Formats: sequence, C-alpha cells, structure tokens
Amino acid sequence: MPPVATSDRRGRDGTRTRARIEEAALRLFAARGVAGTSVREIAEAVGVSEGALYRHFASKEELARALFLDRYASLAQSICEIGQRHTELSPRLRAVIDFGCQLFDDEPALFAYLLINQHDHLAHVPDDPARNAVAALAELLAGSVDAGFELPQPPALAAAMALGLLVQPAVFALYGRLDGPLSRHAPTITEGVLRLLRAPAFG
Amino acid sequence: MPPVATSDRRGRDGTRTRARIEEAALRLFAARGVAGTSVREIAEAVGVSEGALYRHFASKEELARALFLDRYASLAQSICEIGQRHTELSPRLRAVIDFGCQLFDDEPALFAYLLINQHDHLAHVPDDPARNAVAALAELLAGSVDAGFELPQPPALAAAMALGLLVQPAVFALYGRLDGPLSRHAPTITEGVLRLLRAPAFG
DNA sequence: TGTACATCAGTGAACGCGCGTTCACTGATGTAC
DNA sequence: TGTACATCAGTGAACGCGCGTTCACTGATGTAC
Repeated sequence: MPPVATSDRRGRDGTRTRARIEEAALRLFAARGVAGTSVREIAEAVGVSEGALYRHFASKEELARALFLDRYASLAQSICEIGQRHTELSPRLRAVIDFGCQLFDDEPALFAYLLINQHDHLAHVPDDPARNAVAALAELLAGSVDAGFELPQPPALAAAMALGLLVQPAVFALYGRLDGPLSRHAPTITEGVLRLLRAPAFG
Repeated sequence: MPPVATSDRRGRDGTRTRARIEEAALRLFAARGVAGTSVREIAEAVGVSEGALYRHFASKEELARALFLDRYASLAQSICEIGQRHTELSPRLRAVIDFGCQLFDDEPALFAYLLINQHDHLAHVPDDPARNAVAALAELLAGSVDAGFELPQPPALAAAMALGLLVQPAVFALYGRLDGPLSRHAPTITEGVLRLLRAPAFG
C-alpha cells in the first residue's frame, strides 16, 4: 500500500479545526473587535481548548493578521479574475461593483472585519495585485482606458475615488444609514463610477 | 468684593488639564489605537498622575468616546457654517471639500482618529446635523438642489458616494498610496463630486 | 499481520503580567462670618 | 482683616482581575520492520 498523502489524513489533520477557528474568530472579531474578543471566547465558540488555538496560530495577533491577509488576498484574486473575464472598462466596473455588493450582502462579517481592521494590517499587505485588493483594482482601471474615458489624475486618486464610491455606501449600509441590500444600489453606484471616469462632453 | 466667577478661577480650575489630556490622548490613540494606549502612557505624556485622569473622565472608554463625539460635533458645526455662508450647491461643495482637505493636512491625528474609530462610536452619535458630520453633509446636499444637478437616489446613497470621493483619497493619503498634501487634490475631488451629482447631458 | 515506537492535534490547569481603576491623602485656593 | 472650614485638582501606591500564553500530558493515528 502506498503511503497515504498528507491531505488525506483524517483524525490527525488539523486543517478543519484551523478553518473553524478562522470562521469563529472572523465572526467574533467583526462583531466585538479584536481587542474586545478574548482567546477564551474564540476557543469556546469553536469548542476546543485555548491551547489548541496555539497549534495553529503563534498568537492572537498573528491570527488576526493571517485572517486579514488571507481574506484580503482572496478578494484581490477575485478582482484579478474579473480583469481576465472582461477587457473593456465598462463591463469590468459593472462586474467588480456587482461582486463587491454581493460580497457585502453575503458575508457582512467578512466585509466589516476588512473594513474596520484595515488600519492595523494594510501596512503589511504586499503591493502585488494578486494579494492586494486595492492594487488589483488600480490595475483594473489603469489597464483598460477605453475611448470615451479619461481618468482623473494621478491614477491613484482615480482609484481612490472610484473605490470610495463603493466603500462609503457599504459603510452607510453597515450603520443603517442606507436601507436594503447593497446589491440594490449596485446599478446606481456603477453609473456613478462611469460618470466619474467618463471624459466630460464639454471642455 | 463680588464672588469670583467659576470660569475665572486659576489654580483650582482643571479645564486646562482636561484639554491637555484630550490632546495627548488624541495623539496617542491615533498613533497606536485606543487598545494599544494605556492610561499610564496618557498620564505620563500629560505629566500628571493616572489618578488625575479620573477627575476628568469616568473611564478610559469614556475618554475615547467623549473625544470622538466632541470632535465629530465640531466637524459637523463647521459643515453647517459652510451651509450658512453659501446657498448654491457648487460653492458649497467646493468649500466643504477644501475644508476637509485642509483639516486632513493640518491635523492628521484628528482625522486618523475619527476615521479609525468611527466604528466604535458612530452608533452613539445623534442624528442632529449640528453634532453629526454625516447628517450635516447630507443636509448640505439635499438642501440645495440647483438647476443642472440631479442627485442619485436615494439621497442617503448620493451623500455616501459624495463622501466616499473625499474620504477614500484621505485613506489612501494616510497609507502612502497617494502623494503630497490632500489639498493639492481638492480641485480634482471637487470636479469628481460635480460630475457625480450633475445631471447627465444625455438620456 | 503484529508489535514497538513516533507523531501530533488537542487538553486543561496554571502562570504572571499589564492593565484600568480605586482611594486615602495633600495642599493650594476659595468662602463665611 | 483674621480665623476656621470647605472645596477640589492632583498624588502615588496599591489592588485585583482578565488576559494571552505556556506546558506537561493524553490518546488517536500513522510508520517501520
């Protein structure tokens, strides 16, 4: 019998536990903040001892950071894939805004966690568009300047403003200043970004 | 001799100390976060004992909240005043964006503190435009729909998108993704908001 | 196949440190008469 | 004006609690031969 591959191990494989720790931590961190969540609470939510947590993460802080960097990277990945599926600016924007709104509606805890804790981890995110959602978004814009569009300058400012048109409504939705699922507003947001980036008809 | 008015007391008046505590706390909270700043550090920065701090604030958490609510209210106040100085939408937008950029450049710690800690305190901000900067901004937009403008709907979404055009560039500036003082970009941001809110020439 | 050993996810109790907070006290200033 | 008392900002030492983290141990599973 050939040696069993590592990924096929059942009882001794902690992959599933690690995933459950991440899920519970994400939910608790989003709801009460990292400082407001104790290791005891995470362990209790998962149903393991506190010590078990340290088999998977060196510290609570490392858990919070790994969580942020992982999720942020997979967000970046999704944006890059949108760039591969569409080449022109309009459909790219439509797709990425639809995706962002849907993500917000489907996983509010993930969105809230990324939003609230960006300030603690953003400095540790690489510039690589494959792992950095903002870099991926900037590339999406700069890499597809079609006829009829004239991005505000510098490009980083154009990216910031376009992102703001999506993120700030999400923040409003998070705090109840904006009603309903965010997806409902996706067309208006898309229209707003198009207006922003479109070359004005006049001088 | 008539009794001395309370506000004229010198040695027993803690007003100055309270202000110094707020200044030091704002600076430290902005740099290291509320959880990352101890009461000992604040007291040391001010040059008083830890106990003295509790003459002015019931707890560290109350200090953080009072700081947020006060500063947020005075921001709202400034926006309201802009609404009184200008009646049409264009000059209002220009003035409020100039003001916001200038504030960011002049008091980065204040801006960072409000930005980073909004998620902890926003739920405790009243809806009154005199104390709520976002409500003040919404009023500024909704209360001056001139010819040539047609705000996206609902009004809260228009306010969110307009705010995003200013706040997200500020976030980028904070993390070094956008160069130079924010004021340098104020004209482009203003132009962006105008494009967003202006009725499209077509359909 | 059977036996001895290795690996490692998870346990559970304990540790100790840093934290926010308290409190009896001081001394300067203000008030009453 | 002088004296006795009240007020209150600030002191500094102490407290104790909750926290993140550690560690010797267990037991299920995998490997060698």
